[in-house]
Amino acid sequence: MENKKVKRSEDYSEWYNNLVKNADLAEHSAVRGCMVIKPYGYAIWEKMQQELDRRFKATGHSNAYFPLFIPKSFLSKEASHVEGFAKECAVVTHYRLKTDEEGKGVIVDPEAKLEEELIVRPTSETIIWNTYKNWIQSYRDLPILLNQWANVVRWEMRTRLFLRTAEFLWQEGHTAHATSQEAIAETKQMLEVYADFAENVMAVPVIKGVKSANERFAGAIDTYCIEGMMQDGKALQMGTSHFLGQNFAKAFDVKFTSKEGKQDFVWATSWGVSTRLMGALIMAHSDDEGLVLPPSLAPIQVVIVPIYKTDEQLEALNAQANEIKSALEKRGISVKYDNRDTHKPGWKFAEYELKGVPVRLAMGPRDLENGTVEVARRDTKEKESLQIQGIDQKIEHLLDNIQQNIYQKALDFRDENITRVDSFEEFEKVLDDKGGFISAHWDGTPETEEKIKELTKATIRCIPLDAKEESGKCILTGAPSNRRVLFARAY
RNA sequence: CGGGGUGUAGCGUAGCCCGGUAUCGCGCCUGCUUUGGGAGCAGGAGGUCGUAGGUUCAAAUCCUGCCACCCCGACCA
Repeated sequence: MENKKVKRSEDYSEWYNNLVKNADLAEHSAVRGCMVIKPYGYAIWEKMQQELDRRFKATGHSNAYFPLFIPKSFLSKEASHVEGFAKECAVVTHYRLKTDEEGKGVIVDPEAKLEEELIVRPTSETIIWNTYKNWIQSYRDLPILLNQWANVVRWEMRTRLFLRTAEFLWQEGHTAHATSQEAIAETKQMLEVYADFAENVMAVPVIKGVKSANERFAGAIDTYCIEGMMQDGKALQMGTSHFLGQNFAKAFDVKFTSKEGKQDFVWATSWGVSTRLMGALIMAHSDDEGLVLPPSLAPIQVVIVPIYKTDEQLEALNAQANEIKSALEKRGISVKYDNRDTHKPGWKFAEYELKGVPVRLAMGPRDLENGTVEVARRDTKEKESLQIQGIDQKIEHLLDNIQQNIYQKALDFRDENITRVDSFEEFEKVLDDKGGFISAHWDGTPETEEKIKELTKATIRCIPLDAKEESGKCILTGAPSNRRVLFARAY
């Protein structure tokens, strides 16, 4: 398949779009703004889900499921929440179709109007807190630690595969606590879970921080986030964890009786990551040859390609390859042996590079004679000939090595793209010439942040949790500031 | 939702200004030769030119509406 080849350095957006399609991850659907996630893309998402789900369970959470539809009145119960989402909600107004009397096809039956319209969930805080009200009476009912895997709809004006689609898949955790401290601890704990997942599974280094008021989740007291850096120097929010205070408890009148016999509103958190992480994964590691997947998320970790002329050679190679395959599988490595006769080896090499398979083994008659196999790694494109003896262990180490290397490469890139800046002129220059994160002083006001955004399109990605106390002057207003924040142009 | 652009076979495209029934490459099918980096030769199939109207003897080409996608804004995970 000779697909359109656009280099990453020439047109990053085009490169990304082509990669998503060419690597069989996803494609546009007949529905505006909605995508079809293809089997290979979905397999990667499933691996993400498994890793995340395991971590959620390990921190005491259970999965549950709440409805897709939310009564319109629920959404308006929390003032800033409705303000944040009202503009992008899909609304169900009718429940029946009928045959069009004038022509062919069906029309909405005007007789079948819903008494109260239903909102397709953009997020589930409202329906969940309406439910929690019935579940919580006493401190003995707390905490509630739930997560749900679901789809949500946000009617976006401008969409991009994985990064921003009208419908997307995600998980949303919703917890209820007796105390503020406990809820804050939960919020921070889940931020750590996300950071651990991003760095150790996705191999994408992230900065943990708190959002400024402008960027905060609608309805939250504090929004914590992990921010990643893509290869074009733009930032990507990869996950958020919100301390919701008592906002939703108050909106839905969820009270509990404490040990001391006092009534109080329940404290809440919510936290989520979405299929946007697929976009992060692609944009953080891939190159002009295609995807580069970290072994921990690759649906196929090792592919074996035979090289042969005769049926006898193929038979001998089949035997050897299957032996290697089962030895690798015993170590929990996923292996594909591709001995299709319909494609030549060179074609297969290019194909699996496009798909980001971390390790490729190629074997031909010469290897059989010598007891060797050619091992090629996707991340560095290095090839070497190794003895088949003990190959399973070597591959296992190699996969670990690749995982490390991909992370290190992304980390080096990220660190090279954090620039400290002390004047607005410098700020603009770095933003235009280099991009990346800019660490600068800010006076802490939403007005200044808004002004900087207007002037430069850069936003405050976060106030890093590890930011050191340091007195300085706001780059725009010169007002005093006691710590630096991270600015960037973002997806 | 505003401004600009694009839509022609599975993919990538020429043709459009200047109307006459569609070009090329890849892929696909058949056969033979090939197989250590996207094979070669020969033959073959595949199109209501995004869609709905309009102008015309005649529309991929001109006009209008709609849809989708891309880029730039506004909005957002």
